Amino acid sequence: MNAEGIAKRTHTCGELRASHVGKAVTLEGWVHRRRDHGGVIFIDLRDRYGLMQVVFRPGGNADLQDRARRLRNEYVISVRGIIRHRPEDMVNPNMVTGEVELEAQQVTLLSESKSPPFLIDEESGALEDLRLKYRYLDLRRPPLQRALQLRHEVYQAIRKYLNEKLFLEIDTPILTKSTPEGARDYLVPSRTYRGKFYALPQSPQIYKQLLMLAGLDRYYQIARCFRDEDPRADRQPEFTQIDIEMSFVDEEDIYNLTEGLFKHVFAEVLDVSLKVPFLRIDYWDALSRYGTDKPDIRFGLELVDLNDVFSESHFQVFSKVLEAGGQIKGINAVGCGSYSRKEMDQLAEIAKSFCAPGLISFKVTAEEAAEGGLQSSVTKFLSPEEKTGLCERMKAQEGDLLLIVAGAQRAVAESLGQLRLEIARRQKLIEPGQFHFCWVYNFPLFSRNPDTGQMESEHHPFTGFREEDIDFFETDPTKIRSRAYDIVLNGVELGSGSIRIYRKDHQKKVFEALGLDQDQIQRRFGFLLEAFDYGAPPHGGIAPGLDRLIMIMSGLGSIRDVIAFPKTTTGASLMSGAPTTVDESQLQDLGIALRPRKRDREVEA
RNA sequence: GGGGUCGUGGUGCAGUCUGGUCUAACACGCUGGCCUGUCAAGCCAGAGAUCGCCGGUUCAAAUCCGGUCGGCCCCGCCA
Repeated sequence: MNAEGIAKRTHTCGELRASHVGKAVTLEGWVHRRRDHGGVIFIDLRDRYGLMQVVFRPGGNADLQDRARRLRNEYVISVRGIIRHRPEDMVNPNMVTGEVELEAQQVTLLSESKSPPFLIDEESGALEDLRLKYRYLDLRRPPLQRALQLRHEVYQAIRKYLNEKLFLEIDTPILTKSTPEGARDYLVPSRTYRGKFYALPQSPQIYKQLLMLAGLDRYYQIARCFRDEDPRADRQPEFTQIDIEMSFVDEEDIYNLTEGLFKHVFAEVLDVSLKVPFLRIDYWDALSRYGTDKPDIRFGLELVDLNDVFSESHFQVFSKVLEAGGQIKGINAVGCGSYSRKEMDQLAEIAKSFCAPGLISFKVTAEEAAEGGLQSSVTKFLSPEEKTGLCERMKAQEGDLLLIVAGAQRAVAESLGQLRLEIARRQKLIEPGQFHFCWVYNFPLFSRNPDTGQMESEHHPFTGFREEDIDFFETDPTKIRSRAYDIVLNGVELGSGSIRIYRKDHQKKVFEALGLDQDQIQRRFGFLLEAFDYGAPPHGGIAPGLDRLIMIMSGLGSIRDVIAFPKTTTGASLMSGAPTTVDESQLQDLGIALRPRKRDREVEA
């Protein structure tokens, strides 16, 4: 009995089996479904642990029957009764608890419920905005509960593994200092220092390096990060990283540790045995073979270079591209030769949306096998040698579809990379339940911003670089290879890391290449650089995204499904209404006056 | 900042292209009745929608046009 005189639960709704038959038990939970037969009434009672059928049999207790009749979906009740074996042909094999039922003797209504705006069920038919507004109801649905359960188990597995490896879990500040490069900061105005602002951390990057300088040696944190950029299906304004940093290590140590971590987590949580070590792919190799730096290696369909096949081509589309220093590449969509006109148009549309000038396709046919066996609107422009060369290079077989893009290197890679994914989806080349990790390494240290011409860090300014490339600082910094690495799972960038710079002279070179003057360096990173004056150990780390990891592990398509209270693609919480305006007095405390946008003013006027 | 797409009873959708037949269909849910073994219970009856919002065109707008708000997907952005 609890303080209100109501029987406390003795069991949960998911645990009762034939072995409990005859036991008197009390369950508490939500009415999932009610089936009223006039006489006998069935209630499916739901809690976090499962579903249990409660039966109210007529005869005897009229009051009990009457209470049962008034129950509705999502009412919260406490039921006391006896566990019975169900009649032989009434056993429900689809329910874990389907062998037994609870014969009710006593029921207490704890809470009534309005009819919920959508049915709480395995599959929700409701649109996402409604589900987000009533997130606490959506979270009652088993798939979301399972995702949060999985997430919890992953947290525990991570901690167990890293603890055993002597890592310390350390919190770093949420109110930090703004650094203008990288993602846009979320700013928090300071009351005590009027006109000044904290920033929420984009990641604990600087702090984890300082922890290494402090001699903590091995740090981890399941860390919240904040970036004021537009969300996507796999991006939220606030998200969680498994943030790791270690001293006295090189790339191999990070690879080993991370592989061990994921191997442990997948074994512990999913009972899946990952093959280690993970495949390692050079950055340029990834771009050339998969058209992306986050290759999905669960299937083939690799990009094939065709420049030399068409080096002598009279087909202007090809010759002009080659003259301009562009590229011709293709993929063999094996077995897609039967695609309809509509499907081909859709593929071309995808290619164009990723900046391809066009998509040239060849169907490999039987009839014309003699002259290369190619059917396309452009075959007439190609020589027999080109057609044969194309077929050989792409290992074309009857019934295949060859997709070719000619243009600037980046557009070719990106569009073919996307087509590769699209073909894999359409042809169902991806077996569900597969987890293919790989490392991508040898990223360039810098890239030039095409708009500003400014040199920018590919990763961040503390990323180490390959010692043997150091001369390129004077000649062509874009050729310097960094000591950064990405870990990619099923074509999703899970996270990146690097071996950091710990030598002042190296750090200085990088800042100079980035065009930062002494003043800017001091203002932004002064405290970090000062720390480097007092004995810095070589160190490095990695930060895999936890939300994406859980999303993939649970087979869901959006990280919103694995975050308890996510935001929309405009960064709003449909449940709480955040962000909101605040009281004028709050602004006054902060010394802030709002300056409405012109558009907002027009609305007022 | 840009592109695409969606918005119709509580929910999911049909109708929109080709304005009138829409007094808005269907399924689920909801309410009431019947029903003693269901588990997506069944059967019967009923309530419930100013078609996201504002404006325009028209004799007539869910439907056409302009704007706007919101969701989702994508580009840009995400050191």
